[in-house]
Amino acid sequence: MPPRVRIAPSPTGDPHVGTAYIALFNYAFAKKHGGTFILRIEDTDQTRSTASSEVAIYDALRWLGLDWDEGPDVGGDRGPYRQSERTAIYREHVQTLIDNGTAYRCFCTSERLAQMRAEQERNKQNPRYDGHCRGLDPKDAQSRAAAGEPHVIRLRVPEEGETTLHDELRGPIAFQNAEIDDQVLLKSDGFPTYHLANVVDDHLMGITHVIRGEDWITSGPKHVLLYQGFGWEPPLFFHLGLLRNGDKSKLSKRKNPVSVDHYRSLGYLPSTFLNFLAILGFSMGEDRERFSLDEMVAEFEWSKVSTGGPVFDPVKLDAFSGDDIRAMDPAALRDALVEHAFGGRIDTLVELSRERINRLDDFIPYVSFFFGGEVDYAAVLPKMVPKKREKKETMKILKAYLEGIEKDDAARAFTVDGLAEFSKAFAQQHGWKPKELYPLLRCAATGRTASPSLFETLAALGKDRVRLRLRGAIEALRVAPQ
RNA sequence: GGCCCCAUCGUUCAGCGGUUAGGACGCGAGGUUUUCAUCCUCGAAACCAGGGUUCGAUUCCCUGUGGGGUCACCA
Repeated sequence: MPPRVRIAPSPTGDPHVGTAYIALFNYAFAKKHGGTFILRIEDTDQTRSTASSEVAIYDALRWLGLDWDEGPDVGGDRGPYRQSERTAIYREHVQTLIDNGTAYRCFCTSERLAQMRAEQERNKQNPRYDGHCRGLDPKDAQSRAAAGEPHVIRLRVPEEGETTLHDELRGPIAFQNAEIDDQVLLKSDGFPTYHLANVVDDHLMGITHVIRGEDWITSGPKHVLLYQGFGWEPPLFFHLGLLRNGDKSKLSKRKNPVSVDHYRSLGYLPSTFLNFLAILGFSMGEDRERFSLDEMVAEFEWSKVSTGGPVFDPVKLDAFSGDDIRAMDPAALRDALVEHAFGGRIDTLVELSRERINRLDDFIPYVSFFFGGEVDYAAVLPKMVPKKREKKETMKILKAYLEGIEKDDAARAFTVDGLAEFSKAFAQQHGWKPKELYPLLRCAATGRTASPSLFETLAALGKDRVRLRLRGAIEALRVAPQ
Protein backbone atom coordinates (compact mmCIF):
# COMPACT_ATOMS: atom_id res chain seq x y z
CA MET A 1 0.00 0.00 0.00
CA PRO A 2 1.58 3.30 -1.03
CA PRO A 3 2.03 5.69 1.88
CA ARG A 4 -0.18 8.67 2.51
CA VAL A 5 1.52 11.47 4.39
CA ARG A 6 0.57 15.02 5.24
CA ILE A 7 1.80 18.29 6.53
CA ALA A 8 -0.60 20.18 8.69
CA PRO A 9 0.47 23.79 9.05
CA SER A 10 -1.48 26.30 11.01
CA PRO A 11 -2.25 29.43 8.97
CA THR A 12 -0.95 31.92 11.50
CA GLY A 13 1.73 34.37 10.52
CA ASP A 14 4.27 33.86 7.77
CA PRO A 15 5.11 30.47 6.21
CA HIS A 16 7.80 29.04 8.44
CA VAL A 17 11.00 27.40 7.23
CA GLY A 18 10.30 24.64 9.75
CA THR A 19 7.10 23.88 7.87
CA ALA A 20 9.07 23.71 4.63
CA TYR A 21 11.61 21.43 6.29
CA ILE A 22 9.00 18.98 7.51
CA ALA A 23 7.17 19.24 4.20
CA LEU A 24 10.36 18.31 2.35
CA PHE A 25 10.80 15.08 4.29
CA ASN A 26 7.16 14.15 3.93
CA TYR A 27 7.32 14.87 0.23
CA ALA A 28 10.54 12.93 -0.31
CA PHE A 29 9.25 9.89 1.53
CA ALA A 30 5.90 9.92 -0.25
CA LYS A 31 7.37 10.34 -3.71
CA LYS A 32 10.03 7.73 -3.13
CA HIS A 33 7.31 5.16 -2.57
CA GLY A 34 4.78 6.44 -5.06
CA GLY A 35 2.62 7.70 -2.24
CA THR A 36 0.40 10.69 -1.68
CA PHE A 37 1.45 13.99 -0.15
CA ILE A 38 -1.39 15.87 1.47
CA LEU A 39 -1.71 19.44 2.68
CA ARG A 40 -4.16 19.98 5.50
CA ILE A 41 -4.81 23.37 6.99
CA GLU A 42 -5.13 23.30 10.77
CA ASP A 43 -7.14 26.42 11.38
CA THR A 44 -8.98 25.40 14.52
CA ASP A 45 -7.62 28.40 16.36
CA GLN A 46 -10.19 30.87 15.16
CA THR A 47 -8.54 33.82 16.82
CA ARG A 48 -5.20 33.44 15.09
CA SER A 49 -5.87 31.81 11.73
CA THR A 50 -6.06 34.03 8.66
CA ALA A 51 -6.90 33.43 5.04
CA SER A 52 -3.89 35.44 3.89
CA SER A 53 -1.58 33.23 5.86
CA GLU A 54 -3.12 30.16 4.26
CA VAL A 55 -2.46 31.57 0.81
CA ALA A 56 1.08 32.46 1.83
CA ILE A 57 1.67 28.82 2.78
CA TYR A 58 0.50 27.68 -0.65
CA ASP A 59 2.77 30.17 -2.36
CA ALA A 60 5.80 29.27 -0.31
CA LEU A 61 5.42 25.53 -0.79
CA ARG A 62 4.76 25.90 -4.51
CA TRP A 63 7.76 28.15 -4.87
CA LEU A 64 9.85 25.36 -3.42
CA GLY A 65 8.26 22.83 -5.73
CA LEU A 66 6.77 20.78 -2.92
CA ASP A 67 3.45 20.27 -4.64
CA TRP A 68 0.73 18.38 -2.83
CA ASP A 69 -1.63 15.82 -4.25
CA GLU A 70 -4.58 16.63 -2.03
CA GLY A 71 -5.37 19.85 -0.22
CA PRO A 72 -7.93 22.61 0.29
CA ASP A 73 -7.16 24.25 -3.04
CA VAL A 74 -6.59 21.17 -5.17
CA GLY A 75 -9.27 18.95 -3.70
CA GLY A 76 -9.14 15.20 -3.17
CA ASP A 77 -11.63 12.58 -2.10
CA ARG A 78 -10.82 12.64 1.62
CA GLY A 79 -11.72 16.27 2.17
CA PRO A 80 -12.49 18.80 3.30
CA TYR A 81 -8.85 19.59 3.97
CA ARG A 82 -9.45 22.62 6.12
CA GLN A 83 -10.21 21.72 9.71
CA SER A 84 -12.58 24.59 10.25
CA GLU A 85 -14.84 22.88 7.72
CA ARG A 86 -14.81 19.59 9.60
CA THR A 87 -16.19 20.61 12.96
CA ALA A 88 -19.26 18.40 12.60
CA ILE A 89 -16.96 15.43 12.07
CA TYR A 90 -15.08 16.13 15.27
CA ARG A 91 -18.20 16.58 17.33
CA GLU A 92 -19.58 13.36 16.02
CA HIS A 93 -16.41 11.47 16.80
CA VAL A 94 -15.93 12.96 20.22
CA GLN A 95 -19.36 11.64 21.08
CA THR A 96 -18.20 8.08 20.61
CA LEU A 97 -15.36 8.86 23.01
CA ILE A 98 -17.82 10.16 25.58
CA ASP A 99 -20.02 7.15 25.08
CA ASN A 100 -17.25 4.67 25.69
CA GLY A 101 -15.76 6.64 28.55
CA THR A 102 -12.54 7.73 26.87
CA ALA A 103 -13.59 11.34 27.23
CA TYR A 104 -15.73 13.35 29.60
CA ARG A 105 -17.38 16.73 29.83
CA CYS A 106 -15.70 19.35 31.98
CA PHE A 107 -17.53 22.41 33.22
CA CYS A 108 -14.62 24.08 34.97
CA THR A 109 -14.34 27.76 34.26
CA SER A 110 -11.10 29.26 33.04
CA GLU A 111 -11.03 31.21 36.33
CA ARG A 112 -11.07 27.99 38.31
CA LEU A 113 -8.38 26.51 36.09
CA ALA A 114 -6.19 29.55 36.50
CA GLN A 115 -6.65 29.42 40.24
CA MET A 116 -5.87 25.73 40.26
CA ARG A 117 -2.66 26.27 38.32
CA ALA A 118 -1.61 29.08 40.59
CA GLU A 119 -2.03 26.85 43.60
CA GLN A 120 -0.17 23.99 41.96
CA GLU A 121 2.62 26.34 41.19
CA ARG A 122 2.70 27.51 44.78
CA ASN A 123 2.95 23.93 45.96
CA LYS A 124 5.62 23.25 43.35
CA GLN A 125 3.42 20.68 41.67
CA ASN A 126 3.31 20.15 37.94
CA PRO A 127 0.51 22.20 36.48
CA ARG A 128 -2.18 19.91 35.17
CA TYR A 129 -5.90 19.37 35.29
CA ASP A 130 -6.93 18.10 38.70
CA GLY A 131 -9.72 15.84 37.52
CA HIS A 132 -12.44 17.92 39.11
CA CYS A 133 -15.05 16.89 36.55
CA ARG A 134 -13.73 13.39 35.93
CA GLY A 135 -16.18 11.79 38.30
CA LEU A 136 -19.27 13.60 37.09
CA ASP A 137 -22.18 11.34 36.29
CA PRO A 138 -22.33 11.19 32.49
CA LYS A 139 -26.11 11.56 32.59
CA ASP A 140 -25.92 14.71 34.70
CA ALA A 141 -23.17 16.07 32.55
CA GLN A 142 -25.21 15.33 29.47
CA SER A 143 -28.23 17.23 30.76
CA ARG A 144 -26.14 20.17 31.93
CA ALA A 145 -24.61 20.32 28.47
CA ALA A 146 -28.05 20.07 26.90
CA ALA A 147 -29.15 22.97 29.07
CA GLY A 148 -26.47 25.03 27.38
CA GLU A 149 -23.93 25.15 30.16
CA PRO A 150 -20.53 25.99 28.62
CA HIS A 151 -18.05 23.17 28.83
CA VAL A 152 -15.16 21.42 27.17
CA ILE A 153 -14.52 17.76 26.54
CA ARG A 154 -11.43 16.19 28.02
CA LEU A 155 -9.51 13.01 27.43
CA ARG A 156 -9.79 10.56 30.32
CA VAL A 157 -6.20 9.38 30.74
CA PRO A 158 -5.84 6.17 32.78
CA GLU A 159 -4.44 6.85 36.23
CA GLU A 160 -2.04 3.95 36.14
CA GLY A 161 0.07 2.09 33.67
CA GLU A 162 2.01 3.56 30.81
CA THR A 163 1.50 4.47 27.19
CA THR A 164 4.15 3.86 24.59
CA LEU A 165 4.73 5.93 21.53
CA HIS A 166 6.60 3.98 18.88
CA ASP A 167 8.89 6.30 17.00
CA GLU A 168 10.35 4.65 13.93
CA LEU A 169 13.46 6.79 14.15
CA ARG A 170 14.08 6.56 17.89
CA GLY A 171 12.46 3.39 19.12
CA PRO A 172 9.73 3.06 21.74
CA ILE A 173 9.16 6.01 24.05
CA ALA A 174 7.25 5.15 27.21
CA PHE A 175 5.27 7.62 29.28
CA GLN A 176 3.72 7.05 32.69
CA ASN A 177 0.00 7.64 32.32
CA ALA A 178 0.07 9.47 35.63
CA GLU A 179 2.26 12.08 33.91
CA ILE A 180 -0.20 12.71 31.10
CA ASP A 181 -2.70 15.51 31.47
CA ASP A 182 -6.42 15.19 30.76
CA GLN A 183 -6.12 17.23 27.59
CA VAL A 184 -9.00 19.27 26.26
CA LEU A 185 -10.24 17.66 23.05
CA LEU A 186 -13.12 19.93 22.20
CA LYS A 187 -13.08 23.59 23.17
CA SER A 188 -16.12 25.41 24.47
CA ASP A 189 -16.45 27.16 21.12
CA GLY A 190 -17.14 23.76 19.61
CA PHE A 191 -13.80 23.60 17.82
CA PRO A 192 -11.44 20.71 18.42
CA THR A 193 -7.96 21.13 19.77
CA TYR A 194 -5.03 19.96 17.71
CA HIS A 195 -4.93 16.58 19.41
CA LEU A 196 -8.45 15.51 18.53
CA ALA A 197 -8.52 17.02 15.06
CA ASN A 198 -5.15 15.61 14.18
CA VAL A 199 -6.03 12.04 15.16
CA VAL A 200 -9.48 12.08 13.61
CA ASP A 201 -8.24 13.62 10.38
CA ASP A 202 -5.18 11.41 10.07
CA HIS A 203 -7.37 8.36 10.44
CA LEU A 204 -10.14 9.54 8.15
CA MET A 205 -7.66 10.74 5.55
CA GLY A 206 -5.90 7.41 5.61
CA ILE A 207 -2.56 8.78 6.77
CA THR A 208 -0.09 5.93 7.10
CA HIS A 209 3.02 7.78 8.28
CA VAL A 210 3.08 10.82 10.52
CA ILE A 211 6.30 12.72 9.91
CA ARG A 212 6.56 15.80 12.11
CA GLY A 213 8.85 17.79 14.41
CA GLU A 214 10.08 16.41 17.69
CA ASP A 215 8.23 19.08 19.60
CA TRP A 216 5.26 16.75 19.15
CA ILE A 217 6.81 13.81 20.94
CA THR A 218 5.41 14.90 24.28
CA SER A 219 1.85 14.89 23.00
CA GLY A 220 2.38 11.60 21.22
CA PRO A 221 0.98 9.43 24.01
CA LYS A 222 -2.24 11.44 24.01
CA HIS A 223 -2.60 10.65 20.37
CA VAL A 224 -1.91 6.97 21.00
CA LEU A 225 -4.60 6.99 23.69
CA LEU A 226 -7.01 8.56 21.25
CA TYR A 227 -6.34 5.92 18.62
CA GLN A 228 -6.98 3.31 21.30
CA GLY A 229 -10.14 5.06 22.38
CA PHE A 230 -11.45 5.01 18.84
CA GLY A 231 -10.26 1.48 18.29
CA TRP A 232 -8.15 2.59 15.34
CA GLU A 233 -4.80 1.40 14.12
CA PRO A 234 -2.35 4.26 14.66
CA PRO A 235 -0.04 5.39 11.85
CA LEU A 236 3.73 5.06 12.04
CA PHE A 237 5.41 8.01 13.75
CA PHE A 238 8.62 9.74 12.74
CA HIS A 239 9.84 12.71 14.75
CA LEU A 240 12.47 14.86 13.08
CA GLY A 241 14.86 17.11 14.97
CA LEU A 242 13.97 20.76 15.22
CA LEU A 243 15.75 23.46 13.26
CA ARG A 244 17.81 25.61 15.64
CA ASN A 245 19.17 29.11 15.99
CA GLY A 246 22.91 29.63 16.26
CA ASP A 247 22.61 29.25 20.03
CA LYS A 248 20.89 25.87 19.61
CA SER A 249 17.47 27.05 20.75
CA LYS A 250 14.46 26.25 18.58
CA LEU A 251 14.54 28.37 15.44
CA SER A 252 12.69 31.59 16.16
CA LYS A 253 12.11 34.89 14.47
CA ARG A 254 13.61 36.68 17.44
CA LYS A 255 16.98 35.37 16.38
CA ASN A 256 16.66 34.46 12.71
CA PRO A 257 14.55 35.20 9.69
CA VAL A 258 12.16 32.25 9.75
CA SER A 259 9.80 33.16 6.95
CA VAL A 260 10.23 31.28 3.69
CA ASP A 261 9.23 34.55 2.04
CA HIS A 262 12.32 36.19 3.45
CA TYR A 263 14.63 33.80 1.64
CA ARG A 264 12.55 34.12 -1.47
CA SER A 265 12.58 37.88 -1.51
CA LEU A 266 16.31 38.01 -0.89
CA GLY A 267 16.80 35.99 -4.02
CA TYR A 268 17.81 32.48 -3.09
CA LEU A 269 16.94 29.94 -5.73
CA PRO A 270 14.25 27.54 -4.54
CA SER A 271 16.38 24.55 -5.51
CA THR A 272 19.25 25.91 -3.45
CA PHE A 273 17.08 26.55 -0.46
CA LEU A 274 15.57 23.09 -0.63
CA ASN A 275 18.99 21.48 -0.98
CA PHE A 276 20.18 23.41 2.03
CA LEU A 277 17.21 22.31 4.12
CA ALA A 278 17.74 18.75 2.99
CA ILE A 279 21.34 18.41 4.17
CA LEU A 280 20.32 19.57 7.62
CA GLY A 281 18.71 16.25 8.34
CA PHE A 282 19.46 13.99 5.42
CA SER A 283 22.68 12.57 4.03
CA MET A 284 23.03 11.28 0.51
CA GLY A 285 26.05 9.24 1.43
CA GLU A 286 29.43 9.37 -0.34
CA ASP A 287 29.97 12.75 1.31
CA ARG A 288 27.69 14.32 -1.25
CA GLU A 289 25.71 17.34 -0.18
CA ARG A 290 24.74 19.03 -3.41
CA PHE A 291 21.71 17.39 -4.96
CA SER A 292 18.31 18.13 -6.42
CA LEU A 293 14.91 17.33 -4.98
CA ASP A 294 14.49 14.51 -7.48
CA GLU A 295 17.82 13.03 -6.48
CA MET A 296 16.86 13.22 -2.84
CA VAL A 297 13.59 11.48 -3.57
CA ALA A 298 15.38 8.73 -5.44
CA GLU A 299 17.80 8.12 -2.59
CA PHE A 300 15.45 8.66 0.32
CA GLU A 301 15.71 6.16 3.16
CA TRP A 302 15.03 6.61 6.85
CA SER A 303 18.49 5.31 7.69
CA LYS A 304 19.84 8.44 6.02
CA VAL A 305 17.79 10.76 8.23
CA SER A 306 19.31 12.09 11.44
CA THR A 307 17.45 13.01 14.60
CA GLY A 308 19.67 15.72 16.06
CA GLY A 309 18.47 19.31 15.96
CA PRO A 310 20.54 21.03 13.27
CA VAL A 311 21.53 24.68 13.44
CA PHE A 312 20.19 26.64 10.48
CA ASP A 313 23.42 28.20 9.27
CA PRO A 314 22.78 31.13 6.90
CA VAL A 315 26.47 31.35 6.04
CA LYS A 316 26.46 27.93 4.49
CA LEU A 317 23.21 28.72 2.72
CA ASP A 318 24.97 31.67 1.11
CA ALA A 319 27.85 29.47 0.05
CA PHE A 320 25.44 27.05 -1.61
CA SER A 321 23.62 29.91 -3.22
CA GLY A 322 26.80 31.44 -4.62
CA ASP A 323 27.83 28.10 -6.07
CA ASP A 324 24.47 27.65 -7.74
CA ILE A 325 24.38 31.13 -9.20
CA ARG A 326 27.86 30.65 -10.63
CA ALA A 327 26.77 27.35 -12.14
CA MET A 328 23.87 28.90 -14.05
CA ASP A 329 24.41 29.63 -17.69
CA PRO A 330 24.59 33.35 -18.38
CA ALA A 331 21.28 33.60 -20.19
CA ALA A 332 19.41 31.82 -17.45
CA LEU A 333 21.13 33.95 -14.84
CA ARG A 334 20.23 37.09 -16.76
CA ASP A 335 16.58 36.06 -16.83
CA ALA A 336 16.61 35.23 -13.14
CA LEU A 337 18.29 38.53 -12.32
CA VAL A 338 15.88 40.60 -14.36
CA GLU A 339 12.92 38.76 -12.92
CA HIS A 340 14.16 39.17 -9.39
CA ALA A 341 15.04 42.82 -9.79
CA PHE A 342 12.04 44.00 -11.74
CA GLY A 343 9.54 41.19 -11.88
CA GLY A 344 7.18 42.11 -9.13
CA ARG A 345 7.75 45.73 -8.31
CA ILE A 346 9.15 47.48 -11.35
CA ASP A 347 6.03 49.63 -11.72
CA THR A 348 6.21 50.65 -8.10
CA LEU A 349 9.87 51.53 -8.34
CA VAL A 350 9.29 53.57 -11.48
CA GLU A 351 6.45 55.40 -9.82
CA LEU A 352 8.49 56.10 -6.71
CA SER A 353 11.51 57.37 -8.59
CA ARG A 354 10.13 59.23 -11.61
CA GLU A 355 9.87 62.56 -9.85
CA ARG A 356 13.28 62.23 -8.35
CA ILE A 357 15.47 61.33 -11.29
CA ASN A 358 16.67 63.57 -14.09
CA ARG A 359 18.23 61.04 -16.36
CA LEU A 360 17.39 57.44 -17.11
CA ASP A 361 20.76 56.50 -15.82
CA ASP A 362 19.86 57.84 -12.38
CA PHE A 363 17.32 55.12 -11.91
CA ILE A 364 19.48 52.21 -10.77
CA PRO A 365 21.51 54.23 -8.28
CA TYR A 366 18.35 55.82 -6.96
CA VAL A 367 16.51 52.58 -6.30
CA SER A 368 19.55 50.63 -5.18
CA PHE A 369 18.53 50.55 -1.55
CA PHE A 370 15.41 48.63 -2.50
CA PHE A 371 17.73 45.70 -3.07
CA GLY A 372 20.04 43.73 -0.91
CA GLY A 373 19.89 42.67 2.67
CA GLU A 374 21.75 44.58 5.33
CA VAL A 375 22.75 48.19 4.72
CA ASP A 376 25.60 50.24 6.13
CA TYR A 377 24.46 52.68 8.78
CA ALA A 378 27.76 54.48 9.25
CA ALA A 379 26.68 57.56 7.31
CA VAL A 380 23.26 57.95 8.93
CA LEU A 381 24.08 56.79 12.43
CA PRO A 382 24.69 60.30 13.77
CA LYS A 383 21.24 61.33 12.55
CA MET A 384 19.29 58.33 13.72
CA VAL A 385 18.65 59.32 17.31
CA PRO A 386 16.23 62.26 17.31
CA LYS A 387 17.02 65.36 19.29
CA LYS A 388 15.69 65.07 22.84
CA ARG A 389 15.81 61.29 22.60
CA GLU A 390 18.29 58.84 24.01
CA LYS A 391 19.95 56.07 22.07
CA LYS A 392 18.38 53.57 24.41
CA GLU A 393 14.84 54.68 23.85
CA THR A 394 15.48 54.87 20.12
CA MET A 395 16.48 51.23 20.12
CA LYS A 396 13.47 50.45 22.23
CA ILE A 397 11.04 52.14 19.87
CA LEU A 398 12.52 50.27 16.90
CA LYS A 399 12.11 46.98 18.72
CA ALA A 400 8.54 47.85 19.56
CA TYR A 401 7.87 48.77 15.95
CA LEU A 402 9.35 45.48 14.83
CA GLU A 403 6.98 43.63 17.11
CA GLY A 404 4.11 45.85 16.14
CA ILE A 405 4.26 45.08 12.44
CA GLU A 406 3.97 41.40 13.37
CA LYS A 407 0.99 41.72 15.60
CA ASP A 408 -1.03 44.55 14.18
CA ASP A 409 -3.55 43.51 11.56
CA ALA A 410 -3.29 46.73 9.58
CA ALA A 411 0.49 46.57 9.45
CA ARG A 412 0.87 42.86 8.84
CA ALA A 413 -0.35 43.00 5.29
CA PHE A 414 2.35 45.61 4.67
CA THR A 415 0.33 47.87 2.44
CA VAL A 416 0.93 51.60 2.16
CA ASP A 417 -2.31 52.48 3.88
CA GLY A 418 -2.01 49.82 6.51
CA LEU A 419 1.49 50.92 7.42
CA ALA A 420 0.48 54.56 7.57
CA GLU A 421 -2.48 53.81 9.76
CA PHE A 422 -0.48 51.61 12.07
CA SER A 423 2.51 53.92 12.29
CA LYS A 424 0.46 56.94 13.17
CA ALA A 425 -1.28 55.11 15.97
CA PHE A 426 1.97 53.54 17.04
CA ALA A 427 3.72 56.90 17.37
CA GLN A 428 0.92 58.34 19.39
CA GLN A 429 0.68 55.33 21.61
CA HIS A 430 4.38 55.46 22.42
CA GLY A 431 4.53 59.19 22.92
CA TRP A 432 6.64 59.83 19.84
CA LYS A 433 5.87 62.53 17.33
CA PRO A 434 5.62 61.36 13.73
CA LYS A 435 8.31 63.93 13.02
CA GLU A 436 10.63 62.00 15.28
CA LEU A 437 9.60 58.49 14.41
CA TYR A 438 9.32 58.65 10.63
CA PRO A 439 12.82 59.90 9.84
CA LEU A 440 14.15 57.28 12.20
CA LEU A 441 12.24 54.56 10.40
CA ARG A 442 13.49 55.86 7.08
CA CYS A 443 17.10 55.74 8.21
CA ALA A 444 16.67 52.30 9.70
CA ALA A 445 14.90 50.81 6.70
CA THR A 446 16.99 52.39 3.94
CA GLY A 447 20.29 53.47 5.44
CA ARG A 448 19.59 56.89 3.96
CA THR A 449 18.12 60.12 5.21
CA ALA A 450 16.18 60.67 2.02
CA SER A 451 13.78 58.37 0.22
CA PRO A 452 10.34 58.43 -1.34
CA SER A 453 7.38 58.68 0.98
CA LEU A 454 8.09 56.51 3.98
CA PHE A 455 5.18 54.12 3.73
CA GLU A 456 5.48 53.72 -0.01
CA THR A 457 9.11 52.93 0.59
CA LEU A 458 8.47 50.42 3.34
CA ALA A 459 5.80 48.68 1.30
CA ALA A 460 8.07 48.48 -1.74
CA LEU A 461 10.98 47.20 0.32
CA GLY A 462 8.79 44.41 1.54
CA LYS A 463 8.18 43.17 5.00
CA ASP A 464 11.07 40.76 5.20
CA ARG A 465 13.66 43.23 4.06
CA VAL A 466 12.31 45.90 6.39
CA ARG A 467 12.42 43.48 9.26
CA LEU A 468 16.01 42.60 8.46
CA ARG A 469 17.03 46.25 8.20
CA LEU A 470 15.29 47.25 11.40
CA ARG A 471 17.15 44.54 13.25
CA GLY A 472 20.35 45.74 11.62
CA ALA A 473 19.68 49.30 12.70
CA ILE A 474 19.08 48.25 16.28
CA GLU A 475 22.34 46.38 16.23
CA ALA A 476 24.16 49.34 14.69
CA LEU A 477 22.83 51.56 17.44
CA ARG A 478 23.78 49.06 20.08
CA VAL A 479 27.42 48.96 19.07
CA ALA A 480 27.56 52.70 18.42
CA PRO A 481 29.71 54.68 20.90
CA GLN A 482 26.84 56.79 22.14
C1' G B 1 11.30 22.01 38.28
C1' G B 2 8.63 17.08 36.31
C1' C B 3 8.59 14.29 31.89
C1' C B 4 10.76 13.39 27.12
C1' C B 5 14.46 13.79 23.06
C1' C B 6 19.49 14.50 21.53
C1' A B 7 25.14 14.26 22.02
C1' U B 8 31.67 13.25 16.25
C1' C B 9 35.76 19.49 14.14
C1' G B 10 32.90 26.44 15.49
C1' U B 11 28.51 24.60 12.10
C1' U B 12 26.46 20.43 9.15
C1' C B 13 26.45 15.41 7.47
C1' A B 14 29.60 10.58 7.28
C1' G B 15 31.48 6.60 10.35
C1' C B 16 27.14 1.69 12.26
C1' G B 17 33.56 -2.98 17.40
C1' G B 18 39.72 -2.76 14.93
C1' U B 19 40.00 3.87 10.36
C1' U B 20 46.28 8.17 9.77
C1' A B 21 38.06 9.50 12.36
C1' G B 22 36.09 11.51 6.15
C1' G B 23 33.39 15.56 3.10
C1' A B 24 31.24 20.52 3.10
C1' C B 25 30.71 25.65 5.14
C1' G B 26 33.56 28.84 7.98
C1' C B 27 38.71 29.96 9.50
C1' G B 28 44.32 30.30 8.41
C1' A B 29 48.51 30.06 4.76
C1' G B 30 50.11 30.00 -0.22
C1' G B 31 49.10 30.30 -5.69
C1' U B 32 46.26 32.22 -10.30
C1' U B 33 43.88 37.01 -11.18
C1' U B 34 45.76 44.86 -12.40
C1' U B 35 41.88 45.02 -7.67
C1' C B 36 37.81 42.28 -5.60
C1' A B 37 35.25 37.90 -6.21
C1' U B 38 35.90 33.22 -8.44
C1' C B 39 39.26 29.14 -8.95
C1' C B 40 43.49 25.82 -7.19
C1' U B 41 46.81 23.83 -3.25
C1' C B 42 47.95 23.17 1.71
C1' G B 43 46.76 23.64 6.96
C1' A B 44 44.54 24.04 11.92
C1' A B 45 40.06 22.00 13.89
C1' A B 46 35.95 16.86 16.91
C1' C B 47 34.58 11.47 19.11
C1' C B 48 31.17 15.52 26.58
C1' A B 49 32.79 12.73 31.32
C1' G B 50 33.00 8.33 34.29
C1' G B 51 31.83 3.38 34.79
C1' G B 52 30.85 -1.19 32.54
C1' U B 53 30.45 -5.30 28.12
C1' U B 54 34.49 -6.93 24.91
C1' C B 55 40.83 -9.33 23.05
C1' G B 56 39.50 -4.32 21.42
C1' A B 57 35.24 0.92 22.07
C1' U B 58 33.77 7.13 18.76
C1' U B 59 30.59 2.90 17.78
C1' C B 60 26.82 -1.45 22.59
C1' C B 61 24.80 -0.71 28.00
C1' C B 62 24.42 2.38 32.60
C1' U B 63 25.13 6.90 35.29
C1' G B 64 26.42 11.84 35.24
C1' U B 65 26.97 16.38 32.50
C1' G B 66 25.52 19.54 28.62
C1' G B 67 21.98 21.18 24.96
C1' G B 68 16.95 21.07 23.35
C1' G B 69 11.67 20.23 23.57
C1' U B 70 7.22 20.06 26.33
C1' C B 71 4.07 20.96 30.41
C1' A B 72 -2.91 26.03 27.30
C1' C B 73 -10.09 25.88 25.75
C1' C B 74 -2.06 27.37 20.34
C1' A B 75 -0.78 24.33 16.75
